[in-house]
Amino acid sequence: MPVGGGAKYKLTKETQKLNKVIRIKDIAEKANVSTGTVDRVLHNRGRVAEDVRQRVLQIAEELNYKPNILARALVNNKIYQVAALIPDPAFDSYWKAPQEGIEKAEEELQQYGMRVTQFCFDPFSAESFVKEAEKLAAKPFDGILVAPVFYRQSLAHFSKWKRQGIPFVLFNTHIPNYEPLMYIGQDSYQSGFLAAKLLHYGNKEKASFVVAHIEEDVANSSHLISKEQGFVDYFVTQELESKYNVVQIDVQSGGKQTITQQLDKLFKDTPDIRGVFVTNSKAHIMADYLAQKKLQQVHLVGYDLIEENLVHLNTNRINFLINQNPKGQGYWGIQGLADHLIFKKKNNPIKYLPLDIITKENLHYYIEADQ
Amino acid sequence: MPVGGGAKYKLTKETQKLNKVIRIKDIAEKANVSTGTVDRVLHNRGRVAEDVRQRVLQIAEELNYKPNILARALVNNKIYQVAALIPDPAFDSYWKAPQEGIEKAEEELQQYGMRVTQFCFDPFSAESFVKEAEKLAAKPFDGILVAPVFYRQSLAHFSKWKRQGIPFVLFNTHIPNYEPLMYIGQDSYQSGFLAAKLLHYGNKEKASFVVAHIEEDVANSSHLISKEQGFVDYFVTQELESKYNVVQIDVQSGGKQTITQQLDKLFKDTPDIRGVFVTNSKAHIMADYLAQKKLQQVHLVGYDLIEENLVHLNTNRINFLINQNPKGQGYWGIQGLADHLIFKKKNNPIKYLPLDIITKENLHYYIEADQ
DNA sequence: TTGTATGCGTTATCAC
DNA sequence: GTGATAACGCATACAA
Repeated sequence: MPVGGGAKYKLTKETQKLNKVIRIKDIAEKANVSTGTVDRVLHNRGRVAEDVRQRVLQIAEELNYKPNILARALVNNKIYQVAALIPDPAFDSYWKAPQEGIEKAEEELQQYGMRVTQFCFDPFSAESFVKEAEKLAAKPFDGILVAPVFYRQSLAHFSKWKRQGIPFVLFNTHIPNYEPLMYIGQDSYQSGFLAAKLLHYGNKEKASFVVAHIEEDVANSSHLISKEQGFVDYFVTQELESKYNVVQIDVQSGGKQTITQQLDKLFKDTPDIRGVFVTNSKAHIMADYLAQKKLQQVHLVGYDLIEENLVHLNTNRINFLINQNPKGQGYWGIQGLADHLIFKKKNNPIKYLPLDIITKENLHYYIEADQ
Repeated sequence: MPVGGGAKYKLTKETQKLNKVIRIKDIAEKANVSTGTVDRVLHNRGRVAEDVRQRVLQIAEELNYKPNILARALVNNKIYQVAALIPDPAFDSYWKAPQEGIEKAEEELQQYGMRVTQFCFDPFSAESFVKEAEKLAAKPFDGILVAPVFYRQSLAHFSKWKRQGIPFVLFNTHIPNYEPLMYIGQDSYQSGFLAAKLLHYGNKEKASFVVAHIEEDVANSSHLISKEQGFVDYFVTQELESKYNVVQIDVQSGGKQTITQQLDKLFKDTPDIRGVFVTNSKAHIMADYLAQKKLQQVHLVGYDLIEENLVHLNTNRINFLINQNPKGQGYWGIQGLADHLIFKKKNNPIKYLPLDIITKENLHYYIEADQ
């Protein structure tokens, strides 16, 4: 047992100065002015003598004044109308989670005057996106949260919002160069890199790995390309290109061949496949195929905790799902707007949520988590 | 492209009723009483006629009244003194994270009158724990957050706090039967189970796996036993006992043999070791050994994102670290006390934080994350 | 330029 | 039993 024990009694900074929270009134008294004057100084409203201004600022600094956000929010009982332009979960259940996050944030922030109107579009129809975006434009919103899944169609709206001075937050899909208030979300490249690591860790012998894009318009989804790039680059940076062969495939239903036929060809052409990386939430389709063909030695990594995938995760047909807290994306998106509109505090303009690795054994913490 | 598009315009429940947040005053008017009366009804302060009481309650229910916590916290400018009884990070850097979480929560809640006093004890000395606990007892705290790493010594204090009516929150180590306000933390058993899955996934051939307790008093740490049990049970439930052999070892420095000697013996006695699970944050010690002996085929899973481990994670000597958001544990512990003391809202009495799987490729999201 | 008064929703005190 | 009313800290309209 160490001698001394090192017992320590520690007060954190904030509590050291006698527990007194300083208010505008305190600054006013110390500066021999009224609270009104202090207020004008702190808010740069002008109409105040320069020497007084200096004095007040100095004292505020000295006393480490921090406005009471409760009182501020209480007095400012303005209603903030915010729009959420998001894919309709009815078309793709992945979008249920962000919607829940948005609604959770709204519930918490309702007290502070936050109101959210959802505009849900069909994620497979750019037309639908445009229609909802135009519907949104009819009302003067104070802020916008948007999942800009249609690259081209989004740009015009970004410019318009910029012009109108409406702050907007992007999530899920990053579109640079338009300076949104914030971007929240996926780091697609890195998640592909991670997927490669997981397959590599699970298979040390020479083999082929597949990057599969399933039922998706790859050309119009830059994040799928990023994921693939990350996956490929993992093997390059580790100097493993000679040992592992990466095969790319783009699987679509509704063409000449069924999905099964397309996959049959893949596995026939490349017999040493030991792992598959599905770049969207459709890993369950691959899992169905692998189960049917009894390809038990093939590992499978995919995305998103949707019901169809969880079944296979629990039976070990999917080994890992990568999850980037979609509920949190909606939640923090609205919170970001609130921080800007209501609490007037700055946020980091870019917030990547952790890339969670989900397997059967730690799944339940992520689906039960209330955040 | 699907026909129809399914465009949808949706207002969430809260906003449907015309944006009017109802206040005590609204209830009062509708019930033809004063706000004082409504207040007495809602807080069960008595001194109110039964029929009036019923009427007010009914109306409050009808209008779905929700108190404005801002106004409540503003008027109630009481200072809440809370104590945090935690291990001193100086002795074990693992405890830096919970401390940071505590301090982050304190900072956020300072506005609401929260004050936290830390009592830091030496995690290797039960004496030190007792001494700090007694020091704490000298002041009348409104709530306590404690990491009860010493089982026996904790019990007496729990009883005392119960008797005194001081709410206390446990984190990190679960001690049942004392009805804390809340327990936050680790699910030790499940994390051992998860560790087994990770080693199993990484090695499909017949082999031995090691459960290593390093520099720890196993007898007095029930959570280490739980971790080991979870690890062993993984192979049992999968009916893999015949394929994988689990070896247990308890490594201590300061005895007759050096750590290196103890491990040399282990690897000599069991030549087919392909994975090691270290049950505490000391995986780096094992990593040093494996590196030194060039045992590159041995996978390593451990706990906690401390600096010593991260070095090895980045060089792939440690394959995975399991992390149960230690910063979050401190943070939510204080938040839980605040919810009880300040906001008067109930929490779930048990909160398991997700078992995060950390590897080199997703590490940085977890160490940069501000939560 | 500066100061004063009022109100946000809730709680608590006090007089009736 | 009940109803006014002051106070919390901040913002702001308006008076000086």
